[in-house]
Amino acid sequence: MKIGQLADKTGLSIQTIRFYERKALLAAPQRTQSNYRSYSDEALKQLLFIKQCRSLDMTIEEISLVLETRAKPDNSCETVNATIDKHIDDIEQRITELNALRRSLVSVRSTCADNKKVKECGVLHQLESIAETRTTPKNII
Amino acid sequence: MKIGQLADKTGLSIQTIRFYERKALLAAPQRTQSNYRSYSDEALKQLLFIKQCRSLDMTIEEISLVLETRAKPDNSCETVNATIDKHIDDIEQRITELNALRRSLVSVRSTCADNKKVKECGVLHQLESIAETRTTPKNII
DNA sequence: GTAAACTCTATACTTGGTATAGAGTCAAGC
DNA sequence: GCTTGACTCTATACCAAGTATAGAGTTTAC
Ligand SMILES: [Zn+2]
Ligand SMILES: [Zn+2]
Ligand SMILES: [Zn+2]
Ligand SMILES: [Zn+2]
Repeated sequence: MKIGQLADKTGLSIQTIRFYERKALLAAPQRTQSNYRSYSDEALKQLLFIKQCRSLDMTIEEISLVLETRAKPDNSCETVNATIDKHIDDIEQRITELNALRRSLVSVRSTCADNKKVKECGVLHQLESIAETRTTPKNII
Repeated sequence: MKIGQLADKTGLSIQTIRFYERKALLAAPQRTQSNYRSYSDEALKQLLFIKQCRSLDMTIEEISLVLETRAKPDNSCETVNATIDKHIDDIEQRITELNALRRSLVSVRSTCADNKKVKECGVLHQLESIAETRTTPKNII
């Protein structure tokens, strides 16, 4: 199977497939005589797995870890579960941050009604004067 | 004021200040004879304003828009309010996406208890078989 | 035989910075 | 006067997870 067919079957772009290869998520496939990539059905399965992980917003690094564990069928799946648990935690943390952010924004926004002039705008005044009450989130998911 | 002092006063790094200058959030300051940047108190105020906006997770583009409006005191503040409103909307949308993501992840995670082997791991089986039920969020905040 | 469709590599771009290298500048101490 | 350390300058590369070209080579259809 050439890369274009694989892209069609997975719904990933050709560039993305090559990108995953560079990132070592996908093994470098065999090449035809004219240097075209030639994929097996295994590669298709692997890509669908990766796509699934990405749709859950797992990072390349997280996916690498899971793939590594998956490659050894008799190993414990501990790492996999730990990765997912941590990822859930990542996301819950980000939700918490975004909720705090939303509250701050709504509060700032509430200080201006419509049709004011810039010099009377409560929002702008707020943005000029708020002290360091919040810290910016460090881990952006 | 030289850039190091400005960095100390704002809590931003020197590189970040130069970065904002490149992005035209901060006007290019005067230079000393030895080509050092020399800042006014205006620049300090501007940077604190920008920092405030960033702490609300506004993008550089959004901040540009607000700064542009702010520069004309007799203008209507409509643009500012619209920017904030849209930004709140951005964040609410992202929260919604992350909540959906969290539910998916928790559901996947629930299919595996501890201490299984890789070949019996429910999580891995899920990741292999889930169809395209969800779509990946497009706008990552 | 030629044109369209495909593939290859390499490179640049995105966001909001961070982290160097290598060169120049300034102030203090000796 | 000279060195040392702290500071600044520009330019460049790097991070994530791709996307989007350019320019060259290949295959397929007619
Ligand atoms: Zn994660
Ligand atoms: Zn207003
Ligand atoms: Zn926004
Ligand atoms: Zn498991």
